[in-house]
Amino acid sequence: MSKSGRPREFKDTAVIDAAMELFWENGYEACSTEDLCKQTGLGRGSLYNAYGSKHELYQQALLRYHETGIQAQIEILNQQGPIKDRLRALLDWAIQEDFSNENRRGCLLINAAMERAQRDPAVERLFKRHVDLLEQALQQAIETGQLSGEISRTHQASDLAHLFLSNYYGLRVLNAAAQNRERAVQMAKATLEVLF
Amino acid sequence: MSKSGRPREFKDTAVIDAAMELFWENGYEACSTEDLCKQTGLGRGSLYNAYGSKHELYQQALLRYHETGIQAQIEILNQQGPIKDRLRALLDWAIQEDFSNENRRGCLLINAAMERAQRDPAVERLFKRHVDLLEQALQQAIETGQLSGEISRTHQASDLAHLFLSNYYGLRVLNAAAQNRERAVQMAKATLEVLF
DNA sequence: AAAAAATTGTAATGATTAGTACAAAATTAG
DNA sequence: CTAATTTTGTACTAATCATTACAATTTTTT
Repeated sequence: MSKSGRPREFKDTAVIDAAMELFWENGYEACSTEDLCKQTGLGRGSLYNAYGSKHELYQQALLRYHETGIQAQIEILNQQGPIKDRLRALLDWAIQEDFSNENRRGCLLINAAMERAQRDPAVERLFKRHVDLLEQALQQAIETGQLSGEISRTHQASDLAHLFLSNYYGLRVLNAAAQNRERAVQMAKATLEVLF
Repeated sequence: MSKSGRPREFKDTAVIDAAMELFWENGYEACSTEDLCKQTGLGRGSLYNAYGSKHELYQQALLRYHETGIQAQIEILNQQGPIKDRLRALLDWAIQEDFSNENRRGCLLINAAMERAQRDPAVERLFKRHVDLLEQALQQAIETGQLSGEISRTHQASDLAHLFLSNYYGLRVLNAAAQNRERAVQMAKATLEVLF
């Protein structure tokens, strides 16, 4: 039994995806609600009726980005095959993602944290959770690699995970701010050669 | 022979420093001109008479930050003593800087690039120059270390410089966005232990 | 002493913005 | 069919903001 009243003329997922794209390209403050209406195809009435506020829509877009992103990254780390190949695949995925669209810049969640973590506790919480989850997955993958002998036990897995993580975020921030894909590729190569 | 007319009641450097502090704490968009007047002590008339626009003041503040920052970093890399100690000192300096004031978050120039490089060619240019200068100084220091035997020649100096650089920016971005000083210290330690 | 030059504080301006009000439209329930 | 319910588009509101206008003030120049 569906709800009474006039039915919505849009798909929730499509609206959130469209909003996500716009927030990705412009950040939170630089997106006006009018821009959001244009991009999503909704009128103001529909947008506010459905989401209540620009901020609420932003949070939903960020949450979706986080969920699909962390899932993709963890899947890559849990693939079959040599651990080093998986770590390489993760770096390649990040570069692909960060340069996937010339209007986007880098990773939406990093951009959001840089713009808003200071002022927006929900953004801060989400970013920290994302980083923690990625760090855990990295450490686990590296530990597995050490047990199987694929990765040297010279260094603690937690140190290697820390190191990979800061490398990974440095890479992605430079992708967003300096937009130098060639350097990104060199950095990824150097990371793998030196660390493992 | 000084200029005629009523003399200014402020020191240019003090105003730029005050503005820099505010931009550091809040970013560009989130600083209103009224905030800037309060923080610098100038009235609107004086501020616009002296600097022309908020944007012009921002650029001057960023330029000063860049100049003092790149100088400090290069000085650390050119210190006396073992190269590894200098690299450690650079990481320690960054952590110190990023947590120097609880209202500041991370590095002003990185924050600026993340907020504005997309829209503001001057910011993009300045950030790229800063990164390039730091990368050059790193590579040179590492090459010197390899010649003196302090650093293994297993890897190319350019690879090690790339790696250190992405580590460094990852560290600083996480300092800004996640504000976890303990992890920053661990990351710095891991960087030195694994890379050199 | 008067004119010229520069700075200062205040009040106003025009643009932009997130959010609201509300009536028209489209659907379901009875 | 009628009432109830929900969505939709449009016009409006109230706040914020960067910038400008301008008169009063303080200095130098002649």
